[in-house]
Amino acid sequence: MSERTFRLYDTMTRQVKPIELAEPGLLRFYSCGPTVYSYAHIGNFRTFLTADLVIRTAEALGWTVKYVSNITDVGHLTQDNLADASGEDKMASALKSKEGEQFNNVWELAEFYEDAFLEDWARLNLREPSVRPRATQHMREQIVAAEQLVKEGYAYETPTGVYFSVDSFKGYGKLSGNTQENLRKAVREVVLDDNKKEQADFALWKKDDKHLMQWYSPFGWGFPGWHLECSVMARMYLGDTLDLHAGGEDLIFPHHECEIAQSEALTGKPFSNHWIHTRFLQVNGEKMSKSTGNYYTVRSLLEKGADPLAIRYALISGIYTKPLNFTDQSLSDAMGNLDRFKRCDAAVEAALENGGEGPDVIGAALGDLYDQALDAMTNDLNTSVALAKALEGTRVILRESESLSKESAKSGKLYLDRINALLGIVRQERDLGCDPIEAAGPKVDEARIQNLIEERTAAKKSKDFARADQIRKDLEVEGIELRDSIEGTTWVVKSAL
RNA sequence: GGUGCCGUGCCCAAGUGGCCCAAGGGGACGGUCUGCAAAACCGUUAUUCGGCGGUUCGAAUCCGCCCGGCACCUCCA
Repeated sequence: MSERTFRLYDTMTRQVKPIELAEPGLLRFYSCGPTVYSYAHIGNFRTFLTADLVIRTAEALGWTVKYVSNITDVGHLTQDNLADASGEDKMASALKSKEGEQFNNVWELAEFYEDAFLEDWARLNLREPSVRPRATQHMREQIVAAEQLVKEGYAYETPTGVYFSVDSFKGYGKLSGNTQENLRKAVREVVLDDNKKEQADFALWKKDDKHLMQWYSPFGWGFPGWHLECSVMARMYLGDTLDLHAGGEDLIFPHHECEIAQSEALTGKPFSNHWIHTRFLQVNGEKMSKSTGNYYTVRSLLEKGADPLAIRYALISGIYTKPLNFTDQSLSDAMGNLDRFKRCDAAVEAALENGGEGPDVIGAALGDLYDQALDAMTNDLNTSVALAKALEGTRVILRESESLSKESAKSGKLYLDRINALLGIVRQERDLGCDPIEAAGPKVDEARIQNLIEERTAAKKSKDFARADQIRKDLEVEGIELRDSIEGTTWVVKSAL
């Protein structure tokens, strides 16, 4: 392995800089996971894919990764800025909605959407975290943390909860630029909560003995604030200082700013040495939202006929530090490119079985291309270049695919395996553990198509090309495409995408 | 008011001081193959990087101004 460094844009210092490991060869990495109050959408997954690519790149460099990604199943408020009367827990709010009617209680709802989330996670070929902690399973630690912050003067109790005093932590605002001073200047209507000393103070604990999920604490019945879980779980599994912390751009403020305040107040040490944030995914140039109907989930795209790896491909085709526009075009492009990798894979497998004698004529070129792809990934996850290099490799293989020697096939396999380990776009790496979602495509009568193909073959033999072409045309109207080759005629269902 | 991002061929999108007369994908066009197609493979497709100035031996890349688009600032990945 060469002397590669892994460089990423750091939100805190606003520059691209190498990841520095506290312990050589070990990356301690925390990535904020979803709140499981509904199906995750593909924008959520763009962020999780960024984390996935970090891990794959780190592993390609020979690092071990300790990767923690949480699931938020309590405490994430719909209106954290409002007084307790209006701010509602997202989980409770979801249960009251129309989709929530099918669940008996909020625990069932959380479990349902968590399961759905994990299925989509596997479908998109995301690496499993070393630990996937849940907020509800770390209640004691959160309460202890809140107590300690009060004891040390960083937080105070009110009739409605326990709040972190941002004035007590001098670093508040260092990640986002939203210092107390800047926040006061913001031209925005803020609802005042008289219970808090400063408007920017945020909840560590909400007192609420009516809440659907509640625990007993020294402050009484209630539930923890959203930010606290990440501070507590990151510290528990990864130690006081992380090498890298990731999330979506919206988490810069307030979530990560608040995590920093809590964690650094507790430990007196830097919370994370590096911060990365994935820009938002847009759909047809617009922000994704339920109301405008441009809201895609993994399963909704699968129903339209997308291959999960094509969704993955489309979502990583742009660099994470820039907004990415997801369109039908980008998805169908991804389908086409994915197909090239799959054809390569099939050609290589076939040649490993039946390939002839002969020298390896592609190994050197493929080796260079892999190195260039890895270089691109270590350069702030430049997926555009990495995918370009990966695709050039498919051209090298497909050019030879008719006459691939066994030796060339070995190099081809090595290349595809390494590209797949790095980018995850050649083949699924593990059993999904869930049923595939089939596209709602046209019903096909295979026997009938086979009969028509035979009729057409006979017509071609007797030079009745008019009849042969008519059969081909009719099937095309039905969405069936015929492909002639030396071995005979095959057919495929044309994708709707 | 604060914090950031972007404007590159018909479309998407890399490149951020010389290796760039600018990757890769789509599209279009030409070729191979084919009875003809489709698929596949091969090739062609920006002397130019929003505009105007400046710095430099050298700029898409740095600086200034201008034009245009976008995100976040306590719902959000």
